[in-house]
Amino acid sequence: MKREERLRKDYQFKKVYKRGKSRVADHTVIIFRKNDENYNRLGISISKKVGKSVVRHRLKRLYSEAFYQLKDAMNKGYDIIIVARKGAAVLKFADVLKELTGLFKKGKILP
RNA sequence: UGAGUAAACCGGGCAGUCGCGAGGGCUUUAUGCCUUCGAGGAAAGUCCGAGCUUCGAAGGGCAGGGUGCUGGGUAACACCCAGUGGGGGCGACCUUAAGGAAAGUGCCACAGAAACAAACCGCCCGGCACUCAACUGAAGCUUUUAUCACGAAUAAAGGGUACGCAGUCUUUAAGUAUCAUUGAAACUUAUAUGAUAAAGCUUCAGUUGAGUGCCGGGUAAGGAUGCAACGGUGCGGUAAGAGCGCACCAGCAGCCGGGAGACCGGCUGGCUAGGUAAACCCCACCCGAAGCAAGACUGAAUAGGGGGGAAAUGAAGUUGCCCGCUGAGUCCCCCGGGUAUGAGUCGCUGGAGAUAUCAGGCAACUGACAUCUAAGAUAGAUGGCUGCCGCUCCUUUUUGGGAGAUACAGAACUCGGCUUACAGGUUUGCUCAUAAU
RNA sequence: GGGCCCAUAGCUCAAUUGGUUAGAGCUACCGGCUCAUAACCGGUCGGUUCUAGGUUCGAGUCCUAGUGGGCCCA
Repeated sequence: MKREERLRKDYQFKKVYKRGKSRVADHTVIIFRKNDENYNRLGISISKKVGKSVVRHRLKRLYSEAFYQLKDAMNKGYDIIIVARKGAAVLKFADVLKELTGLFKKGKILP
């Protein structure tokens, strides 16, 4: 994933949080908002309540990989933040992929 | 073979495919392609020690903090190695905050006579007073006994007796009392006085012993307690006791010998000094402070202005305080004006570096030489899927099936340590027990 | 990354320089009062003092290591 396809600054996150729409699943929340670009940008937020360092890093990689696999099918022009909820430590990659697919369909990002 | 002890190490492997970060190269400079590398023994906790950086100095003192057996290693350390003492284990071995309590202060609850300084109870000696007991002597008394003397009060006869005798026996008479018509039976004694002896009692004196109280002295053996009681046990010794003397043990001081030292061994001496310093403290040594969000650079910006006040009799800074140092680019208020993507680059990985050999050293470690270069992100890379094997668990149809992010855990300036977490496995040295040869 | 603080009953807090059985208020439960509820009155229960080890005769308190929570910085 290129550096431009990630949300990197605090003001970018704040914009999405303030104006974005959200969809919720059992272990994951997404918040998304239209941007002015012709590509999607991703931010991932995992709080310390989810687990320790190893758990959080692993979850982030799983989300990132799942987003990569879904990327080509998605509508373009969105800033998306993925937030892990408390029980997310038990997830495997297949579960993550399933959950994200469902969420994106709910948000009409995925046709 | 079993049990144990110490140390070192591994901590999934191979292959394919899709991705991620960094370096290098090629290219149409937009991207793309090729190639190399890419988490740990603890990366963790942040408990110590350093490097490095900054602080108009980092100078002195106080305060504060740390370390604490000895010698070595190291850049340094609270780490490591080798030893000493104490404790544990049959042993290999393990463990130990281990300076000073004869510099001072504090504390030692409850209990206990008493918690370190003597006293109390007790034991012993002496004096005084009182009480009791025994013995001796003197005086007095008599409720008692024996003997003698005296001796009132009925006779006779006989037996008996050496002779007598009222009092030893028989008979008769008389008297008294009871019952009573006669009569019968029974009794006939005792006391006082004097002497001697014995015994007892009272008083006084003396001696001895015991007890009580008071006073003076000796002693610290014993005193139910307590974690702990002016060294422990035993024998002698003493008025009672006591290191007062002796033996053994523990401790102290001095001397001699060994060792680099902690310390060890021996001899001699005088006999004693409770515990607690992870209580204050004393002694020796060490420590300037803050930390890569340090800090430097580029770009942009807080601007640049005006007025008033404080201040060279010292603003502000400098470690908590004082001294000392620097010395105006200081502080406060008002007016008006301006600004918002808190960015990027460096620090940032070649370093007290890794591996092997040789040499020195018991070892930690050090030196020489050779080879190698081994993550560097910044919303933060190291991941997903598939196949085979290995491991663990479950199931059981046992050449099977299923589950498992496969233990603990994820670099953030870098090193040296410590501590904590860790499925399972490998290797080596040593000890003990048993068996066989 | 770095610096610092806290932990005692279900909750909020005490506990002198280490001392004998860790207290108080609220809560909960039981009883009383009331036609009933609240308020009020009386009583009872409730603690491995975050965990482990050590110093000490004795630890909530002192020391060491860990666990959990919270705060600060440009």
